[in-house]
Amino acid sequence: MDAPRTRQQHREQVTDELMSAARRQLAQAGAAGLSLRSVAREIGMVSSAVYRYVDSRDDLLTRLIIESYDSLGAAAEHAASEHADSGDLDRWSATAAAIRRWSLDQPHDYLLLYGSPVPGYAAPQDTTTPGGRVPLALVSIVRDARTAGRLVPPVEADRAAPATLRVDFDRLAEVIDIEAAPAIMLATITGWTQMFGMIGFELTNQTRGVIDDHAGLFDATTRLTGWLIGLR
Amino acid sequence: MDAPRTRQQHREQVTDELMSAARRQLAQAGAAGLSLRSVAREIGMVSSAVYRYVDSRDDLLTRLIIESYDSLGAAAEHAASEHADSGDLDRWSATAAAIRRWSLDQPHDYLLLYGSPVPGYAAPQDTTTPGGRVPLALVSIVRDARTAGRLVPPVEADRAAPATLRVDFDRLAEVIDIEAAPAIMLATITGWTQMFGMIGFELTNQTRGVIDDHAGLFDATTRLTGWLIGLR
DNA sequence: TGTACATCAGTGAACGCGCGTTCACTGATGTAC
DNA sequence: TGTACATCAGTGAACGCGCGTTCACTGATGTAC
Repeated sequence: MDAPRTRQQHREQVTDELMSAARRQLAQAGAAGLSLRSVAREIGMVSSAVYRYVDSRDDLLTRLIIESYDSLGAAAEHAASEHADSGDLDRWSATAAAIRRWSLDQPHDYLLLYGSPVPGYAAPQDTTTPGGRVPLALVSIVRDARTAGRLVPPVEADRAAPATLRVDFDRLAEVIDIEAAPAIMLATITGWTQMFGMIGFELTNQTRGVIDDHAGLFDATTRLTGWLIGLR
Repeated sequence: MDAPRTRQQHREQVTDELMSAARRQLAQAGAAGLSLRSVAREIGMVSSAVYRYVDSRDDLLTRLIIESYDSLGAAAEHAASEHADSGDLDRWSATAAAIRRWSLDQPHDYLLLYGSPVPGYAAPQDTTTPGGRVPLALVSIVRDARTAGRLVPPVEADRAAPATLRVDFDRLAEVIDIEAAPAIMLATITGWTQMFGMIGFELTNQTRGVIDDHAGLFDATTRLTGWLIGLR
């Protein structure tokens, strides 16, 4: 609680307060309702003062997005590395569970990243890298299993994958540094998207009145997709 | 282009114009940016006049949501019935493709239904039934295949499904009128959620720069989940 | 067919609100010599 | 250690905007007799 000494310390502290006030506002009003003025109000500043710390509302949104991607990415990476010695399927399921947990704990942050785009806001390039951390954490599980020779060959061959999709897969394989059969890549993408589809449905109450045991259902579906990838 | 005769005809016509103006606004500004005033402006009315046709902004949103669910539901049902004589897997894939097509054609309508909740708006009960049309259309494909004895038994048994989930599945089985093994229900739910996860990612550009052939990828993943259900 | 009344659609002004952003300013903190 | 100047944080007023909703009103359309 000491008063900060240097200007820089002060600036950092106020910036922190501003960002966490913004995050609280986000949790209450959603991304579309986030306003610089309400953030200023919450930290007891006059509205024009926040412009000392932030270029514009869009700038604030971008920072929130990057912070959130990093926070979720870290959660996924943490889970994946904490279960590095578990069975591959358990590791996949645990990482998925961590992603779901994070999403339920801060639904508005999840919706900021994966929900409707904020009207009038266009995400800049800077969000691409932190946004890739989650899929990369998932891929690392598959990669490790494959490298160790533990990956069960795909049950269903990828007979029907069109040539254009092969091109995408080849390029993707280089980016994520994995030499896997198309069927494995396809199943991994299926698992990745299924996970987020399920979380999104749970958060937006699409399954209202139909499912009670969301945790159980989520785990069962991720284990199914993990199994499909060849994880055991 | 005739002037309408009766008051009722007039009222219906103006209501139609109002709703489609609202839909255009939705496409431009997104659900959070939709305003009664802009809708009034677009149909050349004074802002207070729309209250003759709509109770409030929330009422307008509710109507848009119901209309959209019905439109998407009809598209899914249409595809499923049009491919009733195709192979089950083709039928599943075609229905999924119709859902994706609809979503790409009117992304804001998709986001209205499955994106971030509109701040300050709580969906009333009335949206539940139209919202169920899509999953029911998908379930009907599985049901038909099962009834005809064409459903291949599940590859992966549902060893690990917890008891609470069984309860959900039993109740669900009654609601959707299908007597299927838990593994089939699980795979169907997985396919359903995967589909929407993939569409959501495509619409919000999560796969930007990584995937070009979205149609091909989508079809490959839905065929994979369909196969998992036991459709051939 | 004609008159008297009721219903309805649309107007225009107003209330009270919140928003992003700019700008000239004051006073405190930091820096160079 | 002391002074002169530059930098920075925060203020307060203002601009121009859009929003949802209410209300008393006018004039046209419909209905009962």
